[in-house]
Amino acid sequence: MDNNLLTPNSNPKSPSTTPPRSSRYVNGVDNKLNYSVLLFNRMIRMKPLPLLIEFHKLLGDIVKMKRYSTAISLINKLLFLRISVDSCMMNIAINCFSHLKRIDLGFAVLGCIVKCGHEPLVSTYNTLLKGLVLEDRVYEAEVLFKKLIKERICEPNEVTYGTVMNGLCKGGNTKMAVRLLRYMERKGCKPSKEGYSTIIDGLCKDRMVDDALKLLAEMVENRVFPNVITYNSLIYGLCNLGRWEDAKQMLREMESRKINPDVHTFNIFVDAFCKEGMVEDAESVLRIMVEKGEKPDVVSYSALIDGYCLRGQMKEATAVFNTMIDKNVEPNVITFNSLINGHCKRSNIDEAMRLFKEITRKKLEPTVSTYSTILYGLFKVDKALSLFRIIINNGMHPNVALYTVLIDGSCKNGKLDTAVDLFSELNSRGLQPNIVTYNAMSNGLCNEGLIDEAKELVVKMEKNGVFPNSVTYNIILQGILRWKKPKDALLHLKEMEARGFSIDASSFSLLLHMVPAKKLDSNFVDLIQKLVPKDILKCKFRPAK
DNA sequence: TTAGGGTTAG
Repeated sequence: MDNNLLTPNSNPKSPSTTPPRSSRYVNGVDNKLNYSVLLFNRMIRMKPLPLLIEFHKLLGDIVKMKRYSTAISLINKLLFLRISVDSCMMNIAINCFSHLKRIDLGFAVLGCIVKCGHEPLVSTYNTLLKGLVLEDRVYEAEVLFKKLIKERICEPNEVTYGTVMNGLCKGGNTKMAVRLLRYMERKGCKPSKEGYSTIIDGLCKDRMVDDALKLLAEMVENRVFPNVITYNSLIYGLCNLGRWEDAKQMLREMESRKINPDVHTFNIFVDAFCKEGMVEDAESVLRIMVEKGEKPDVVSYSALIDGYCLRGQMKEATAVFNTMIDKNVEPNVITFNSLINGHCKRSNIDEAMRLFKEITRKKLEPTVSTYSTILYGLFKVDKALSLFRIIINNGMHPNVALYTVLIDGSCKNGKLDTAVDLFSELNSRGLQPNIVTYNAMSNGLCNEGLIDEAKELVVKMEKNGVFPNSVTYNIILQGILRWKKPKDALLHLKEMEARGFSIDASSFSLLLHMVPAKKLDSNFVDLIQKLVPKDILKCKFRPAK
């Protein structure tokens, strides 16, 4: 194949055999990687050359270590040496590009495969579909999938269906994923445990755990057996609904099927307990985990730290942080975000700032969450805007997200004027406010009773091509409920119905508090029933037995 | 076990 195939040069961090990490991190994976690369270099010098399958195995190992750039550079080497490369090797390359979020280069490889007169395999398309899903380009994945079927390019297999179903679930369209599952069954393609698990996971994330449990029963009936991943999704869904007994029942079911819980299983419990404020229970799970021979990882410790931070117990949170360092578990940016959040909530800005600097010192990337947490913290001591000005003076170009945090923070701290100034400043910098920015601004206006101004802003945003979403409508609804007459709320609810938006939990609770019962005529009740999602009604009005 | 699909944390 063409030896220029995999020399894109478009990846500025050019593929190298050394991982892009500092030398402090020399660990088992790096040693293994160095050994693999050494072996590879020996293999290409052997005469006769080892079978291609040996190269596949070696590259497969490197992919498992997630060193995608290294794998690509090694395939490049083969091409450069004119060692013939097959479709399987090209699939490995496409897979690596997918993980590097460069599916465009993956498609370039497909082009080369075709140009060289090779037939792309169904697995090639599966890998490309996965790449699109990984980049959140689910719609394009759907288009490609339909094209494969319509133009009979290849016969989709259970992996193809599984990949597309996963994309649909990730894109929030679990219903469509279920329909695809039924479609593949009709076509005589038996779903695998991965396929069922994908849908079960989607249903659990949508809080439709009972449907997920039905699907579990169905897969077993079809003699497809769940594994630890299937159960992890179900346990997550059940814990998320506070159905602890059912979650425990799942553990018992796993035991009877001889499926061992893994580090994920324990982490789901640790996290769920922490979110409920039951940090002591989470600590017990951690102990059980160790007893069972599973090593707590960065997720386990971070969840625990977050639990303590949420309760304002910074001493305990710091103790857990020190434990993880002692155990050689590297904290990540999420760990730091929790600690920063905890310190900000307790107005310990100096400590929050110290940790913020620690993130960059550790060569980690702060996330939008990091910035917003720090800025919200700084709002309390009135330092946010001055920090923002320092950031700009240092030559950093602020983006819309940063402005949005400041606008939201200003509004929530009673500084509507500052928010309005910042909002106009966006324009002068050539930045376009997005839906989140508009919503933050509308919320600020509504909180000050400026409902009509908020409505005008909605008209303006639509003119600018940013369309109000369910959050916008709920913000305005809450404003009306607080400041206007029930009659106005009724009109607004009718508009929400016409636009297909529903009432969220906090608006609903406000609605019940603000509208006197006698005003709740049948018009109101009908609308509310239509607009409130069923799970909210269920939890608020569980009928007495 | 020669490539390709599914799970957890702010």
